Amino acid sequence: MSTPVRTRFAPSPTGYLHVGGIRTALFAWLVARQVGGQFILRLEDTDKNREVAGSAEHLIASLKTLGLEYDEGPDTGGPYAPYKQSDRLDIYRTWAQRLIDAGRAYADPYSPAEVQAFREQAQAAKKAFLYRDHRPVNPPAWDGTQPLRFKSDPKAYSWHDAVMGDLTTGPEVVDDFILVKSDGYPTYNFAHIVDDAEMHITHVIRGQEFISSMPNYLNLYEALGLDRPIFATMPHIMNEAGNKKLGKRDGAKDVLEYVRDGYLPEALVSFIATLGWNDGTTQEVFTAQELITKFSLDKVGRSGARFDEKRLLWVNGHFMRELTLDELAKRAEFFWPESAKKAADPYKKQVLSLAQDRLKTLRDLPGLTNYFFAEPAANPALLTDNKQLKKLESSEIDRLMAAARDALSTLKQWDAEHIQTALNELLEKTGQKPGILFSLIRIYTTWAPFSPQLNDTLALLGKETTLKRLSIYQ
RNA sequence: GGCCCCUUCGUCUAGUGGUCCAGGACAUCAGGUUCUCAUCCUGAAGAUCGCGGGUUCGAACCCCGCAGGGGUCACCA
Repeated sequence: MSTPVRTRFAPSPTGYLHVGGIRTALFAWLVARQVGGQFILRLEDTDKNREVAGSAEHLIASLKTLGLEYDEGPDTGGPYAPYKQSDRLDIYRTWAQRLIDAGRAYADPYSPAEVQAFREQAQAAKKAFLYRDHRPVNPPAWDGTQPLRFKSDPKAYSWHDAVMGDLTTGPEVVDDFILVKSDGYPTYNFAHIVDDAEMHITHVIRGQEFISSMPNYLNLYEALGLDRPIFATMPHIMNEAGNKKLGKRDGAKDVLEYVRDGYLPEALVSFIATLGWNDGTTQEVFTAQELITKFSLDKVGRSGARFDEKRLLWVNGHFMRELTLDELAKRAEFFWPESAKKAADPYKKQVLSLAQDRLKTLRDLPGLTNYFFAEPAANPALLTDNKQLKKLESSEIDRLMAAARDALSTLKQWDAEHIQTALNELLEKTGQKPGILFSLIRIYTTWAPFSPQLNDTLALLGKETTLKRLSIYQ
């Protein structure tokens, strides 16, 4: 029996989740889901200075909104609870003691200022700072008020990364890093290894920024007598300019903000997945289900990908068009214009069926549909900016509008098909080009720069409204 | 500066020695779908595969060097 796959997403509650974080979570989720394994959420809240109130809840909301449900986590519990590091301090202390007993950890006797001086020395010598160059010969017993450091055993390493391939480093990068801070909290470097072991995590999927710490982790796995999990290192997602990893400081948006801006979660998921991954075919968009069956870590690229909102917009439009009308109606609920508040659901659904192809995001809804719910304000610029219409005499406009009213008012059956017939007859009767006649009617009934097909628009507007709007003009 | 990683159209990418004078998608432009906008369809333009050496009958693909970019060198994760 092979060990069940268990992956985790382990953010620290220091703010919201942006696309970079979500992608790591998504890939970990996919790796677990595709083999029926477990996906775990673990909160790495060991730095109380950086902690932001409410961000744990925000993180959880983000995962849930995107459909990345986890099997074990701080709010759901599980066999290895608690899933919040600040509640696991005893566990780290136990593991730290093992290291001390084995002579692989010692108290750091230096003050922060002294360590800083060492660091500056190294910097001045244009060398990388290595604490172990200053390793104390007779460190004091650890009383919990000093940092506890790992006594490293520097050596060269080579290891396999499911994404990056075979990686190697020399002994010069292994150092005596801090295991437990003077405030009693463990560092990430220590805590994540302990927790991954305790929680039987099989795949460690994380961002590229950790790759340089790998030799230290490898050294610690050995000191602790632990088997290495499978490592998968994700390249960074770069900002739009392509010169930096995407980060909150450079305006990386909260994923939930995209949802608020009218993006569909499934579009976000597909877009984020294909930022650095594809299945080797020409398929461009994927449902979550397709991702679960097709995803594989070895098809993840090694170079950073830029975040291109234009492409996201297209992916979103694609998923919007795929939605059934009922589903679209559900998603649109909070995006209707004020004027639609009192409209009946069946009517709104009909509006949606006309608007669906034109929606890039749900946010476009008000601008595209307002005139179906409220009397539009006349916008003469629509006439004067139009090359053909601005040349028309007002008497000609009067004539055409009167003819349109006559033709439409006598219509017995008010539906798109009959309206189209009437419109075609009107074309013949008035001898006008559709470019002029139809445009005119469209503008007087909607006062919008664009709208769905004229006959569909009028059909939905209704006979009474159509005739009323055709009567009110200058 | 040391160490590590990366480098194919503007962007996301396919591509693992010959079928690649490099394929798809987004974006752009042009045309079509009896009015607008969008959808949809068709087409155009767009990459000396970072540069320089090698290996080979043959290289985007293998090797070496260089350059550029990114990451890291915290009592942050």
